[in-house]
Formats: sequence, structure tokens, C-alpha cells
Amino acid sequence: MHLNERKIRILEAIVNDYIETAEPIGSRTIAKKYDLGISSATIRNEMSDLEELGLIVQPHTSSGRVPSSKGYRLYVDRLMNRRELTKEQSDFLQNIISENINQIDYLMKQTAKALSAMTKYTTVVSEPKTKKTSIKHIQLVPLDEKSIAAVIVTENKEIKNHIIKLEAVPETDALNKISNIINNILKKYPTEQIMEDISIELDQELGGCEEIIKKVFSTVFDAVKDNDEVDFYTSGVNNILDFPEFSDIEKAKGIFRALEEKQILIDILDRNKDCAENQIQILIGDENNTELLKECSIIKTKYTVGNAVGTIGIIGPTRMDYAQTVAVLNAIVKNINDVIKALSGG
Amino acid sequence: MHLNERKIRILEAIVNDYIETAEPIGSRTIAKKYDLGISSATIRNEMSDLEELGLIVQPHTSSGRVPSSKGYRLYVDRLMNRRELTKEQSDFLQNIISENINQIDYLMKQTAKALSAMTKYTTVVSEPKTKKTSIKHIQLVPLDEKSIAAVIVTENKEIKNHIIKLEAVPETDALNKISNIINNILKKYPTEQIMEDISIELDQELGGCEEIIKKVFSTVFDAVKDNDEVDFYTSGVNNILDFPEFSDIEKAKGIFRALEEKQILIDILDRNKDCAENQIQILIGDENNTELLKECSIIKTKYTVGNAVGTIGIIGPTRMDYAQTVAVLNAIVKNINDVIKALSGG
DNA sequence: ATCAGCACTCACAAATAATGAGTGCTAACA
DNA sequence: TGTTAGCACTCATTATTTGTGAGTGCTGAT
Repeated sequence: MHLNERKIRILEAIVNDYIETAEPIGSRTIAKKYDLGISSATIRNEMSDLEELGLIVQPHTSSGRVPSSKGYRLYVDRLMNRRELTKEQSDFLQNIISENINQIDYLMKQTAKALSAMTKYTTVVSEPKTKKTSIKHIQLVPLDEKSIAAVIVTENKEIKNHIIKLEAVPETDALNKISNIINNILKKYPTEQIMEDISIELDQELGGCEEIIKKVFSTVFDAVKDNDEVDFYTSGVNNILDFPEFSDIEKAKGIFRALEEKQILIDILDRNKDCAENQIQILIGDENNTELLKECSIIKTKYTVGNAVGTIGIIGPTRMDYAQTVAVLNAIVKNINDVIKALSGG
Repeated sequence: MHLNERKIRILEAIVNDYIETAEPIGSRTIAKKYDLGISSATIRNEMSDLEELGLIVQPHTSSGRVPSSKGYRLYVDRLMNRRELTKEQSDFLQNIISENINQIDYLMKQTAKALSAMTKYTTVVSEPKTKKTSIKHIQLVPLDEKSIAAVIVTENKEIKNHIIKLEAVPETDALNKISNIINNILKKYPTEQIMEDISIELDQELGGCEEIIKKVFSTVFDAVKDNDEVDFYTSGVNNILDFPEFSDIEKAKGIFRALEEKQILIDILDRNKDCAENQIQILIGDENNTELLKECSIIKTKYTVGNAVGTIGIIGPTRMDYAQTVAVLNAIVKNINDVIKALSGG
């Protein structure tokens, strides 16, 4: 059966209408609402074909049709027209994102907030991560009589603090000296090697601070190791409840549960290693392979900070407004890249 | 009308039953289920009195009774028996809370998680705050060619990082020297005074680093100023959906909206300045003065870290299990105090 | 005082009917 | 041969009716 132009126009009408109304749509409605120049009976015949092609489905006999995953796929790949944001919309993004952002995590938070506010969907922004974190600089700072903080700067400019307990805390000057020794070691050997065998390093002249240095290294490495846990920010989770398809409380609960499970989100967001820079990926319905999210679609893209890569994902019902969301995502990624350039460049 | 012992026993039965079943309870049910030695007709008469006293209400004529806010109040103040946790329960808390916690925010997160997991209610833990933050120590750390981080240690041992952009970043040794100068200034004058007039300080010998120091101070003070924004962690928000009283999606939405509004939560949690250490406060129903949360109760208590004070709050339906929740909260506060002692003492 | 008994109320559930938006199929028409 | 008017049929949704049962308040006997 051939998928002629007319069938495609009808499919388009169905998708657009369903995105708008969330109600199954019938032949008569299409005939009245969209000026296709054919009667409802003809549309009925074509719809029957579209169903046979697996592009639309009937929730039950004698109800209107609804796009299937395959139907959305076709729509997204071939029919969806690139949309531009209005002036107000891009101004809104501009304002939120550029406003005095001086730290990555704040940028992530703001991005998530802006996206969920604009799209009315749920947004997840994952922290930029490299495969292996290598440490660039360590500075020890006194906290109180019995503890110091190790401030760690990683190669991609994350800053992490870790508290270390000591019998007695040296003077600030001494701490600076120890920091220096540590940094020299870091400069000389790659992080992994030190992690493998700390003792190699301890041959050097350490000015009688072996114990502290050992403690610092072991704490820091523990921190780096458990660091493959990805952090992310979620915003607009409650928007879920505004969609009629999730007004069934059990469905809503399921989605909430999924959004609560870090691992589920990580798996989905991470599935873009194959994907090119600045490209937007769309997972429709069960394409995300998560039972709890099988009625959701996810639109996502990578963003990079140095050689670290994070992901921005927008989660909505399968009938989400793909064109609009893609436009918003495109716009925000551009803004983010500017901010990041400013952050790391100057 | 006198509130005799029998009336009180009946009220207690009503409250206990309603906490358990969430269903209005009638005289016959009480007579059958609770061995009060009186007939349903007598109970009926007494219930009529209890209603007149405002302690119970009827959702509609010819339905069972439900405790009113006043009824819960009486229950909480006079009837509720102190409960002890079972061995398993306190072990559970012990495990979650004591497990290698070395930073306040991690402790907060774990606490929120543990409480919501145990109680099945929603938990909010607010960050310990002092009225005025005074800075104890500042350490500058190189980040890249154009930026440094100011690591700030406050009097109550919070650690904050702030990125500062510079034309050119000095050597590590020079940064250490500048850090020293800054710390000397901090030692000499109270933070507020420096904040009021930075220029006072700049008379001193600054070794030609006026510009950097000025920049550091202004960044840091900005940070300290906007710091009166309280951070907090929320956990178990989705538990809301498990209560039949919130199975109406509009009600659930309202509560979610309230829990999303930082200011609402802050207002409620902060309302314990008058309250003694280690005391548990209970806000029943509309006592929290928040329209959206008028069908919720809040059980909360303060905890202190140094001279900073945070709050732990548990939010549930008005028919929440007060006795159990108070017991859990008591137990966890004890655990937390131990951890905090370990954190700051040694 | 207590309580069995009785008439009454009213939310809720089940059963029934009415509605209407949708379908597929057929036969006539351009 | 593609298009379409017409018709019988389906079925979710809504409204209506009819129990049912857990509850009440009141009364009069113990």
C-alpha cells in the first residue's frame, strides 16, 4: 500500500490535532477542521490504510484514531517543520540563562527551571562528566582544631570539598606547604597511577608529613572514585499532573517513581554517546525502554564543558509538542554554550 | 457539658481508628471494635456531645464522625502515648545516619531520605543557618588561566566556593600570600564592618594586590549577602499520592505546589524561634496558616550545628500517625546530634 | 443513666437507558 | 476507478434510577 501525499496530510492532521487536544480524532472532525478538500468517507478509507500501516491506532472500535509510536516517528522525522521561537520566548531564555551565572551547577539549575517553565514539561539536566576525572589542584584549608578541608579542582574545573579529620591541624603556612608537595606529586604523575599505588610517591621528601599526605590522598581518591555517580537537576516534575493522560493517579505515580530513580534517568540520558554534538535526539514512547515511561517521549541533547559532557532532557507525554520543544531546546543550548564559553574562557 | 473519661475514651477510639482507616467512623463500629462496655446508642449520645464540643465533625448528616483539628489537638496534647521504636527501626536509622557522613549537606540529604522512607510521609530538612554569617577563613585556589576560586569557610564550618575572574592569575604562592593578607584582615575586624566599608581595610600594606583583594571581598560579600536564602532538602514528596485523602488529583496538585514554593516551607519551618531545643512542635491542619496545606499536619523540631539552627519537618495528612512520627523524629534527632558532635568535635 | 428499637438520611454502587462520535460497508456517481 | 452519501452498528461516556447499608436522632422501656 502506498503512502501517498494525501495519507501523509491526514496523518499530519491527526498528529497535530492529538498533540493539541489529547482526544482521539475521527474522520468527520478532520474533514470539518482541516481543509483537505475530501469527504469524511474518503478520509475514513485513508485512515483505515494508515492504521494498517501501523501509523495510527484505535483505542477501541468505534472511537477516533490516535498516532502510534511509529506515527509520531514519521511525523518527527519527515513532517515536523522547524519552528522559530518568538521574540518574547527567546528573550525570556536569554534573561534567565545569562543572568550572572558563575558556576556550572547554578547554570544547570537555571536551565532546568527555564526549560520546564517554558515547555510545561519535565526537565532533567545532568552534570557534565568525563570518563576519568583527573585532579588538577588540591588545596588544604583549615576548618577547626581537628579538621581540614581538601578543596579539589578537577581537570574540567569542578570544585569539590572534602573534610578530613586529623589529630592536630597544622598552621595555615604548613598546610600551604603540604598542598604544594601534593600538587607537585599530581603534576609529576597521572592521577590513575597515584591512585594505584600511593606508596610510590611517599619515597619523596615529604617534610615529615607522610601521615597527612597519605590521609589526604586516600580521602581524595575515595571521593574521585565514587564520583562516577552522576548528579542532575530535575525541574517541573509536577507538570506531569497537568496532562489529562496522566490524570489517573496510578499512572502519575508510576512516572513519578521513574523520575525518582536516578538510575533510570541516567540510563536514558546517557544513551547518546553515539550522537553528534549539537544534535537533538528524540525518543518516542517505548523507545526509551522503560516500562514506567512508555507513555512518555524524551527530547534531549548533549552539551559539553571542556571535555566533559552532560545532557539536557525534556520529558513529556508522547503527544508532546515536538516542534516547539525542539526549538526551545535548540535555543537554550546556544545560550548555554555562550555562558560556558564565558565561564571558562574569559 | 463535661468532658468525662468516657467521652475521652471514645474520642481516642475515633482518632486512632481514623488514623488507621481514613474512613469516618460510626457508633456501631466503635461499639464492636473497641471494648468500651457500652452500647452503640450510648456512644451515639456521647458522640453527639463530642461534636457539640467541636472535637469531631460529620462530613455529612448520617455518616460517621471524623476528628476535627481541635480533636487532634486534644489527642496530641493529652492522649497520645509516647511510643518507642522497635529494634529494627532504630537500627535502620542508625545505619543510614551514621554511615560515613562527613558533610552537613550529605547529612541533611540522608536524614530527609531516612525519615520519608520510615514514616511514608514527606520530609523537609532545612540547612542550619545563623542570623549573620561570619567568615572564618578564605583560601584562594587557582582554576585556570583566567579564574580562581575563593573557598570560604564560615564560622559554622560551611564551605562555599566562588569563582572569580581575573585578568591574570598569580602563581599559587602569590595566591597563598594574598589569602594570608585577607585572613589577617578577617581576623582583625568583624565581617559586618568590612562589608560596610571595604576601603577601610585597603589602607594596609597589600603588596600591590589591591585589585584582586577588592574583587575577592566584593564577590565574597555578595555571596554572604544572598546567603540568607535558606537551602533545604525534600524527600518523599510522592508519598502524598499514597494517601486516599489526596487521591483527588487537584488536591495532590495543590500540595505539590505548596511543597514546591520555597517561601511557604521556609515560613512554616522557621516558625519555631520561640521553641526550646529538642522540643517537638506539632502543627495540626490549618494551624500552619497555609491554604494549600490546610489538610496537612506538620511535625517538626530544631537541630543545631554550632550556633546555627536548622529544622526537620515531617508533613503528612492531618490523620498522620502522630505518636509514631514523634518517636521517629526523636530518635533521628538524637542520631543527628551524635553525628554533628563527631563532625565538629573529633 | 442506659440501651433496644425504629424511622429517617444520604453517600455510594449497580443497573439501566440515552447520547453521540465514531466506525465499516455498500451502492451510486463522476 | 476513485469518491462519497447513506446506513447499520459499536461502544465509551453520561445521566437516571434504584437499591443498599452504615450511619444518625429520638423515644420509651428497663
